[in-house]
Amino acid sequence: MVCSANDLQEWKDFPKGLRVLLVDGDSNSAEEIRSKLEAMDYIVSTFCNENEALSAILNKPGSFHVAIVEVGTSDSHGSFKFLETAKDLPTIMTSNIHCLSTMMKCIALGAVEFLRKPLSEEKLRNIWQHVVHKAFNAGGSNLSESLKPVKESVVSMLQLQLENGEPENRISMETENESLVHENDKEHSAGSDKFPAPSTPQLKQGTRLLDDGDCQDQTNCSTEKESVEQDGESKSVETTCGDSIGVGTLQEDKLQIPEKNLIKEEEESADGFKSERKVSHQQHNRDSLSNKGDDCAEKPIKPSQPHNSCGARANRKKMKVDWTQELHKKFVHAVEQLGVDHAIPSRILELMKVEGLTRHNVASHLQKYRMHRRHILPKEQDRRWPRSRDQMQRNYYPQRPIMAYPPYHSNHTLSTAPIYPVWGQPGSQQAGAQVWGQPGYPAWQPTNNWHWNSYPGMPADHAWGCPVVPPTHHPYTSFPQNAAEFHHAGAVNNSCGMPPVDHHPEEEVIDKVVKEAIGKPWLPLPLGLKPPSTDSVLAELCKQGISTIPPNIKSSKPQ
DNA sequence: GACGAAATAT
DNA sequence: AATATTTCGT
Repeated sequence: MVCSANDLQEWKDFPKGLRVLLVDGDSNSAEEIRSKLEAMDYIVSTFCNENEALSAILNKPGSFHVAIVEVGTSDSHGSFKFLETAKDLPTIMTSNIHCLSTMMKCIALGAVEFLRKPLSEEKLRNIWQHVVHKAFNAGGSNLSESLKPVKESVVSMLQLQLENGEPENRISMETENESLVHENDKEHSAGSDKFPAPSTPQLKQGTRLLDDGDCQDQTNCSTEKESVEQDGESKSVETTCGDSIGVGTLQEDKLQIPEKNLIKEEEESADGFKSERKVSHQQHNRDSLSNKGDDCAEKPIKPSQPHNSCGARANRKKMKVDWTQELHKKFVHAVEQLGVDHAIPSRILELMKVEGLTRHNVASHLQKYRMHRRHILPKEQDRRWPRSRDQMQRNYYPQRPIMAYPPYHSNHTLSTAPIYPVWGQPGSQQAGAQVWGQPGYPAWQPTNNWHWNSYPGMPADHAWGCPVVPPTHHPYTSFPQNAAEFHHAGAVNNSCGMPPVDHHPEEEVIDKVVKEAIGKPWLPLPLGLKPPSTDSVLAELCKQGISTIPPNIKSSKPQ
């Protein structure tokens, strides 16, 4: 988790506090540079000549991170000597003179950079880069004491900014760097352990650093689109980005992500619930397109397991979606909005508007959802439908009851109705311990257990996904109490591209519906129908010449 | 390329 | 064992 933050504590605001050794024969110039450096919170030790500086270094090895050495106009000898002696110290040369050969010699001797005086703040600001570079390029064994914390600190920062702080990461990074060192050594063998300086103001180097390593995909990472939608759909994208830390990625990621928060999130991801909550508060920022007054705050899907070492994006592994209650609720909501029949992953995904969630995730969940229904519902039906001859018949001629829960109902119906007896209960379940059903309740869709029934003659398998709304040409006559009739009757607001059916409810149809409802009390009530009072039911039955009511019907009458 | 089911993985 | 992801056929 944030264990790495501890390390960070040591040098939380790197590069502030970086110890700079300054050698300048000109005391005025020295003072000027010093004050600028100090303004940036560097710690400066000034020396008038190289020898003093060198002895300071020798006396207290590791007390400096970087050196700035002036190459005197008259005598550059000392400077060269310094370079040769203090090879372990990233040394920036500076001078009023601009003699190319001198510059070259400095660089050849291992200077990391040559800066012309005057040293502007801008030039000085990023001298820390050399330290970092050094820290990451010095072989693990030679890593001087002073550089270790630098490395640690940087690694930590990178990790944090990449949304994850994981020990593993550190390792991968280190490994990576070792290989880099190798590469570099070959390339720059002429010089020393110091490498050509980057242009100071640029953060180029860091990139290159990792670039050369095994992270060839780094480019990909950084190029990777930031679009909300870029869902892991594109396997390639996710996969390509090595799990090595992509600094390139980092830039992007860190720019948009409140790292603090993200870390928090990671921290608590063990508890999906809490985590999710948090997230929802935070980065709703980019969901602009998404919620148009949706009650639920959007939240990016959080990788449920903090175990990936890289940022969500840069991570090689697909992050595992934790289908928390909230998330599932959204899912169900979406499915219901679409109507189970039209609920295809992509559309569900759209409706859910959950950042980071992929179509695959949804598809998978949908699969589970359907499976669940398939397995649960029969039991439900068993429970609800008293064994009877009717039931047997049903098996042969499965009938959908009259639409009790319209697949295409308006949203408000949904959001206000307590349709999630199970999922909606806060705390009723822990994330991760997802329960798909609960005794007595169809967890998925409380009222759905029947209108999913298959059409006659249709393979059960297909029946599950079978639209509540059968093809428009479907003959009423075969299934008088078909939910579709309601649809066609205009009782349902079709929002899903169903051909608008403008038929008005036909009395006959309604009548049938009512009769069906009354005649089959074990079935849930069609939406829009009030539960009939027992009396009215009895009366109706009487009217129809039914005077005796089987006890089992009485008892199972839906509320 | 999207789906859905089955096979795998965690 | 449950649930998420990946693979594979359509």
